[in-house]
Amino acid sequence: MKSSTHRLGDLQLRILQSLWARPDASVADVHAELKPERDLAYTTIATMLRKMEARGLVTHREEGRSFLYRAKVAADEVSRSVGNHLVEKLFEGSLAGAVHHLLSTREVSRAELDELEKLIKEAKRRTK
Amino acid sequence: MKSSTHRLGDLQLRILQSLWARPDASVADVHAELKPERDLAYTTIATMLRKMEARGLVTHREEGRSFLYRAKVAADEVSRSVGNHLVEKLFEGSLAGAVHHLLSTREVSRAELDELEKLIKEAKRRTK
DNA sequence: ACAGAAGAACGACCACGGTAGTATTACTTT
DNA sequence: AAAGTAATACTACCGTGGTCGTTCTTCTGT
Repeated sequence: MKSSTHRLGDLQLRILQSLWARPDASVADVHAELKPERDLAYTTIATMLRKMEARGLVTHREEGRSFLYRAKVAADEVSRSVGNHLVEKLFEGSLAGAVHHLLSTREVSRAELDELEKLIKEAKRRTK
Repeated sequence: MKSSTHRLGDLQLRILQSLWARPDASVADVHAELKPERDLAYTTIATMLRKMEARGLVTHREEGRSFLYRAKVAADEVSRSVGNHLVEKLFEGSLAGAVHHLLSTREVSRAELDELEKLIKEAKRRTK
């Protein structure tokens, strides 16, 4: 059911993140959470959620007179889809190329480097 | 002037890649190169290039009766922009999180792992 | 000289992300 | 009962990626 989960807008992604953090969320919940960062109208969130439901990204159930939305796509499903799409389209499938670029253009802390090294070692052990 | 180079459509990115591979390219050149993978009309490429020029992604100069287009944004500039945007939006800025996801969901060859390890070591030496 | 090819210009559409105002409905408070 | 409040539904609008068809111009081969 991929429903083409790569290519999500920033707002859609942000809303999904908000939904992933809880079992259920009303429009008001999401709106309240996003309020500080993006001062959007209540109806903007509501409309977006409706559109996202039409695309199969979320579902809702009725609870009294309000809707409780729930993400229908998993966080790692989206991460994988978007990540793979990026590596594929931008680095011709070369993961090393992608990581290389990320390393060379971002500030990476010592701790992060250590963690990365551990990840590589682990992956190696698994493929051994 | 970054001109917000993240968020590029697939076709735009593909066209840019075609332009990066040569100093100059006519519409016909790009169209011919993309023909096998995406069978688009000549005018589609031409229109897209014109739109991309309006957005500052490419430039053109006249050569006889045809236009020769040239990418105005560098490949690594786009990679960096898109990559950073991804890590930021999808992994809350955690590079390790991003790489972890890529590692765990893609087939990664031994050779690639070796290369990654080398990259990490090099980065460490640089931050030392 | 004329027909045809090549190429740019323009306009038209559709899909969709994002944004929001207005209308409607239903529930609560005084 | 009237007024206020909270929630969804509907419609509309803009920007932009993507896709072409049509028209206009200009060069070229016979």
